[in-house]
Amino acid sequence: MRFPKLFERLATLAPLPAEEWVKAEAVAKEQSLAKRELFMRPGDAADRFAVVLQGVFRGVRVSPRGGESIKAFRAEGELIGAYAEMLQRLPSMTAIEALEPSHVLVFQTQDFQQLEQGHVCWERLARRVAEQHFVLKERREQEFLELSAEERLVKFWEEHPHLKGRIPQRDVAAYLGITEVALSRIMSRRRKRAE
Amino acid sequence: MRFPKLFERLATLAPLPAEEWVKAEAVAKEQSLAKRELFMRPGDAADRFAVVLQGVFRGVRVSPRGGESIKAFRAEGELIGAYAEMLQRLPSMTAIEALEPSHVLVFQTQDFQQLEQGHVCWERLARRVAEQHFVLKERREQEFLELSAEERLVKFWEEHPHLKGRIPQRDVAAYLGITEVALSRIMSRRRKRAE
DNA sequence: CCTCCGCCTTAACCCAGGTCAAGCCCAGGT
DNA sequence: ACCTGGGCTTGACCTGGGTTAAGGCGGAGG
Repeated sequence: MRFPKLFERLATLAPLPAEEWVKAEAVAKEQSLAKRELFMRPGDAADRFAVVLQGVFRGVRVSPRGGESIKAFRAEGELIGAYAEMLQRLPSMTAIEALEPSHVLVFQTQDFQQLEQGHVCWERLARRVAEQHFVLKERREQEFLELSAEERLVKFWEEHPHLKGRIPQRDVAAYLGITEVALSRIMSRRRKRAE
Repeated sequence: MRFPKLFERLATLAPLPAEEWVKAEAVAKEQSLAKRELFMRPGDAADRFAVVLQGVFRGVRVSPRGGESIKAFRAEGELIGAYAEMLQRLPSMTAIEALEPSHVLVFQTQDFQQLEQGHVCWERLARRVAEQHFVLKERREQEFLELSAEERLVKFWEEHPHLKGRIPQRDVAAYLGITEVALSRIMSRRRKRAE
């Protein structure tokens, strides 16, 4: 087994026999990405995903009107990929970019479907993953519905302390749905209030 | 089989043997709700869900600061329940209220888990449901990130034409994340622009 | 060493949407 | 027919965040 820590992490989501994980490792490929390099670009087929072994990524959606907004950041142990597009069998509308020199473990969805044929554990795992992603998105929805930009900022750092210092401010702003300028103002306002 | 149309609908999501559906019908209970009656209230255990047979519901979250925001509307053929809370085994933080005299088919999650033990089809169906809910939430997230309230309004009616006339304006506003006043202004602005 | 560039801040101005308050319309109840 | 109350609109005023544009600052390359 090449990635025992990853195996343990997945096994907490759903019962996962070690043999099955070994099969999965066999079809996965490691990939290294330089800072700023894209794991996926808009227009690509959404036919693969990866687990982050090392590094941080941002999922960027470039809107028709030019602006970029950020759907999520992903660090060690988390999944990257155009998940919604994969589920809908659409080409990716998302760019996934390394914010640091990174290292990931890539799966083709096709290979993953093979694994599903072989053992029910994968079906269950996929379910858990979908459910967890749902919970995260619903939490975010809630934040947009009832919190101000400032409150969202505070929550962001509470929930993602491990990203401190690893992502540029402008990306935090794009994640919160505001501009870099507004974020800067909010921070200076808080600084003043704090003294 | 008591609900053949529902069976057909579910069968489009994942292969579902008719016998399994009959078993499910056996553990489900029909329930009628008056207008304004709650299917679930905040604090309730999130241990059941239902399919809407007739009527419309709104999922309301009452925030600590008193305001209510609306997570979703659900009409015929759709699921109601405190899904995120159920997945996290938390008590419901959501009120689910009938906006019309309604009729639903209720399942206890416990009974559903029994069904899952009996046949893999339910696992697969649960996965599809989770995935579809995820896609919907992500779409909504996108709308908050890149659209104005007015654009969100237009999209809302494009995506939910069947709700026309069945839900009060203030609820549409609470769904869009704005006040009833702002919604009214937006609508009058569009009316003027249209002549 | 200086310059350039990427990232952040600050300031001036504008506008969407929030808040508060008054008023309208209409359906239901007496 | 009259009240009443719920749901919607409108107006006046305020505020958070957008836009534009001008610096500031620190690190990489000449």
